[in-house]
Amino acid sequence: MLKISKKTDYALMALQHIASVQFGDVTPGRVVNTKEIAEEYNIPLELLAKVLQSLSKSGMIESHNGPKGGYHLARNARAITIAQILESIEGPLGITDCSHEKEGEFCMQREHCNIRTPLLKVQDSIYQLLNNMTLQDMLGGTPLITIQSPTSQGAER
Amino acid sequence: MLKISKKTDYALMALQHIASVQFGDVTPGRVVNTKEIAEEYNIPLELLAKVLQSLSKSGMIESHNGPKGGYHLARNARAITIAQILESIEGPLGITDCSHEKEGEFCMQREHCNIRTPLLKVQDSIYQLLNNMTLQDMLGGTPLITIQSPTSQGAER
DNA sequence: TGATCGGAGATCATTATAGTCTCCGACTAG
DNA sequence: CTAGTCGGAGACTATAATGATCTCCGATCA
Repeated sequence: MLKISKKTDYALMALQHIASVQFGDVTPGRVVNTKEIAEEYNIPLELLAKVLQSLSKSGMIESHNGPKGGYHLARNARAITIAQILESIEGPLGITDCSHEKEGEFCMQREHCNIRTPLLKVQDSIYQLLNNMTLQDMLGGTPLITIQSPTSQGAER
Repeated sequence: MLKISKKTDYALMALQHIASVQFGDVTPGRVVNTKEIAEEYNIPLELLAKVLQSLSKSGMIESHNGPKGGYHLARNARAITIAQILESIEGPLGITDCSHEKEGEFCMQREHCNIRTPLLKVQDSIYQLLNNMTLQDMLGGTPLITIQSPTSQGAER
């Protein structure tokens, strides 16, 4: 049902936390360690550790080893999009299996597949949506999100 | 990675097929049976059967029993949205676990959760996106069993 | 009335996810 | 310089979701 994984959830929470410490705080140079976040949000410590390592490897946060070590944002919160976070944890966004098929790989249905093109379009729209929202937007008051619907016509919920 | 299930894929293909038979054909009253679709798209017959049953129960298609039986659309292709199809197969769209929490149900993180609100917003945007695209829209660019006409499609990222 | 269809339930296999455990190496405070 | 604190990394287990299969039933109509 188009669900994002728990790990991504944790990543978002952690980044949100790190960002808010880093900005709204009296101790701007302060780094945040894994344990602090895990306890604050009831996240399994070692799982969160993995998540933060992923984020570190993809260059969103930087790590400090040793006592008093921890993480801090590697760039401005405005330069970190939801899409980037998601892809950093779950890999490339793919709404369908054939989204990232290499040349020569085909699904069983490819031969007469009638939905690939429209689905890729939907995927692209979702990607844009996620790529237009930044960590900064999640922090406080600036929710935006504009919708690019590929077509017209609408119904109700 | 925000993937839709194979079953939903199959549902989309099947509906697309049924719709294109029903409209662009010389035999407008014709119903389409499960086997025909399964063979055309290489879908496991009995899995497709389940999918079509779901679609039938949620009122998108109607079934005809007996020999020469099959399915046909229950309403206009313009009145069937991607969101409806998806929810019909996978249940209510929920980008995160807490999307449909009942009163009294809380996730472990709820207490200090800092991402729930923005995520619900994202979810709503995705929903609108999917609800603005209809089966009719999917029919457009890709005629049945022919080469895809490069009309408006093709925006690969 | 029997072959053809959908309806429905149980069941099994496979995969993805969530979570755990253990060991390592880097760092720095003392 | 070294002991305790931290992140880095891999293997591992458990659980849930998905994909797929099998069997039996009831409706329909030539």
